[in-house]
Amino acid sequence: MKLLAIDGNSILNRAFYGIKLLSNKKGVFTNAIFGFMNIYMKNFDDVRPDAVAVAFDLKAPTFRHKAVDYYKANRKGMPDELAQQLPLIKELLGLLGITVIECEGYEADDILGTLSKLCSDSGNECYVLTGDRDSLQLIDDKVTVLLATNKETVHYTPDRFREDYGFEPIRLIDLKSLMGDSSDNIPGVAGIGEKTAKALIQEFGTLEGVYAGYEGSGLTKGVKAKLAAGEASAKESKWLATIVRDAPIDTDLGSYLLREPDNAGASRLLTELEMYKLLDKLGIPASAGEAAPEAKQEEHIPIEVTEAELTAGDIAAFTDVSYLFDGEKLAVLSGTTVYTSADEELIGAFFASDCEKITFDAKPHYRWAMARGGELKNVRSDVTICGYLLNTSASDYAVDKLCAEYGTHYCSENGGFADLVSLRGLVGKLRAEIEREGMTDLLDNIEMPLTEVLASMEHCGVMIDKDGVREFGAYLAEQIEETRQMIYDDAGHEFNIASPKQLGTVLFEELGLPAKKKTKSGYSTNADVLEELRNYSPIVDNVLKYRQYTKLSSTYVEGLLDKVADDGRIHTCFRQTETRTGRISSTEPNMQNIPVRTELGSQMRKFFTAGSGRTLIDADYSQIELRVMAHLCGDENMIAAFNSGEDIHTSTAAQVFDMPSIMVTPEMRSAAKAVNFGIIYGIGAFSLSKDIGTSVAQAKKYIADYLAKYPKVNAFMESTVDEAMKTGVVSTMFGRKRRIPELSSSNKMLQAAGKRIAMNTPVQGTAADLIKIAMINVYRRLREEGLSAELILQVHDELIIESDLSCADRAAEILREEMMGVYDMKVPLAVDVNQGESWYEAKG
DNA sequence: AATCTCACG
DNA sequence: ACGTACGTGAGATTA
Repeated sequence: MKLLAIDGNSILNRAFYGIKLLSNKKGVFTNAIFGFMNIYMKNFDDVRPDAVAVAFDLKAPTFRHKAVDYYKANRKGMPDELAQQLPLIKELLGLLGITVIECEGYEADDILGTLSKLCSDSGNECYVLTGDRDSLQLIDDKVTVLLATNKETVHYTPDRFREDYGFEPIRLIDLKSLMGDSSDNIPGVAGIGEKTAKALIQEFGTLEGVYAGYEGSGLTKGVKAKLAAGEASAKESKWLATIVRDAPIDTDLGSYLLREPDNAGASRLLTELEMYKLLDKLGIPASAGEAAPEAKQEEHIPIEVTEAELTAGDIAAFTDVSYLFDGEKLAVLSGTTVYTSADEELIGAFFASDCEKITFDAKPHYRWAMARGGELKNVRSDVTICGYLLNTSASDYAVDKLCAEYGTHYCSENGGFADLVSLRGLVGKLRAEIEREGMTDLLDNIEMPLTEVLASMEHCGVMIDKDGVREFGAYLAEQIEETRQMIYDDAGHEFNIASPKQLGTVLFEELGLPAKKKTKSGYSTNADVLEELRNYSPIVDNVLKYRQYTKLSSTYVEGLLDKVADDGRIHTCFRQTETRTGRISSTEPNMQNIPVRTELGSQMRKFFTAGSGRTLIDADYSQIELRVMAHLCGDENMIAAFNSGEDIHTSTAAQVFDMPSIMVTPEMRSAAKAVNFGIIYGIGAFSLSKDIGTSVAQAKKYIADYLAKYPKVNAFMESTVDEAMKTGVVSTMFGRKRRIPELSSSNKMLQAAGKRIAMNTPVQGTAADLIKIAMINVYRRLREEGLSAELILQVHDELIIESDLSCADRAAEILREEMMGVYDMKVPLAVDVNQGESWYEAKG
């Protein structure tokens, strides 16, 4: 028989610190459980054991032996985020039929020591899974230790151990008694580290051997003296380093055999923890509604689906249906019948019909209809969008997950139509939840109508001058070659400049430049660092240039050319359920990060053009986030500053430095601008000082002065954070919500980050709400007035229309009106509008 | 797959 | 003592 014995604490710890903090929507942390189960399943598959035991520490209420107190003294108590997860993992293991062993007064590794000895003595195989090297002393012919590291799990057999250490596994105890272990509070011999200790054990075999023979040996004087001084400590350490192998636990190995799992229970727990992938991996059917206490029996009534071929007559009769469409086949659920069709004409007719539709991800369907000159009408609810509004942080919004999460039955018994049949129950739950959270208006009047606008923008796309881009690419290629050669000359040899590792070696070791920052794996070579090193060597400047050229070449020239469609246009994908704040994002390609900040980069925009006889109209909000802040906090000074029409950064500088605007220098304005940004991001003196190149103390003063001049900004941020700490949630003006689990972290850094998120999200999110509303209104008006002008791009605070020249002025007027007038705010929403043949020109 | 770097608002 | 601003997406290297 094979036994897999696991050090629960060790593996859980490793998982906790190895994986970023995750939590379910109730704020229960789950990262350690997630990581534990991943490590467990991987090793279970490797070992295929008959029996499994997971051991956990159980602190003695009284004492185990004298050593306990100072043995444990140095270990910090585990953070609350991890402690929370302990009972849950134990419960989960129990439900999965895995034995959990705890033994009063004993540590997990003592239990493993005992179990492995039981196996060894009875001729059974034992695999000890742990992250703790101490346990390597348990290795013998029957006992393999699976040492889990951050990357992989190493299988330690006696051979493997001898290879690494050069002596028998059991001698690890002797090794540790010499070198000590600060994490376990084993003192060892002062001054003897890993290397010396290893050599000693390799030479003398055991601790006793060392002390019997060291005096007459050829060791250095220093080592001899250290050994002499540390003899008592070493002997005491040996006792501490030895893992107990006779803990009072059940000695019948048969009782650790895997039991029949409680699938329903495991399913309930995993659903509660929102660990759907694990559920899937374990092969447990995602239990539906049982998870949510309010789930009622009625939702479990299975729908007996019958199937029929879709006809034109059916479409006319539909009133309220859910449907799925994969681009070829359509499946519509009406009553208890699923109508299917692959007939484009019928599908088009269905899309254009007035019946109210429930969808899962409607945007591609709008695209499909638009590509055929048709339309998709009356999409009432989209479950992807609903899921997003209820939790902007999810990684995806799959139907089965949503069902599990919102407690409706996932109709898996309906074969190929499981998702479809599930939509009906699901959408009711989602809408009820959205209503309860006050987001119905946001859903029906912003997000749902927006989907069609985004589809239309994608459908239109933006014209790109391919030849122009290629020419620019050729120029860049020349520059890259030239710069590359200069870098090689400066370095004295060739290397991969794109490799931060190699570049770091060249700059900081070979050329001896002063290394400033470090990353996890080496020297930091980012632009900030290089900027400071410019004066040391011309290579720095060339690296910066090289980076700029290669970035433009690979991401923009090559990247964009790859994405040009047959119509000579780029059709980006605007993603509506991606960001945690409510912004839209853009992919394949990303059209929201086309260069503009540098002269060379901005040339790219000359290649985005209007079609012939057409023009681009570009409009962007000026400082919309600061204006949103002014509105939200209602600070009279800030509102007055915006109403004056003066440049806001100058005006801020005048306030903070307490002087008339006319006296404000460019440096002062620039500092004020940085503070304004800081305010929106959730201010920090350190970063501000770095940004504007002053002392932290000076930055602190700027912030203090700012908040003194704008007291309501301060009050607003404080109350926002207070409220967020209480509820764990922040919201925008239009009711969009974001949960912030970081706020309940006991890690101060994480909690501070949570607070900054709490301050920023209402501002960024409200700005996102506003431009979304403007987009819907612009889209409608362009259509109502029958203009040959279409919205084609959105870049967070900027909208771009491509218009026939004949109606461009009218389109520009509409754009300005709808953006400025989108909502009645306490400050005007200033909009800057320009026209041109290319994006470069239209940006003004 | 994770990390680093860098493009945008 | 430690690491430091909010929100994104993409390409190249490395493990």
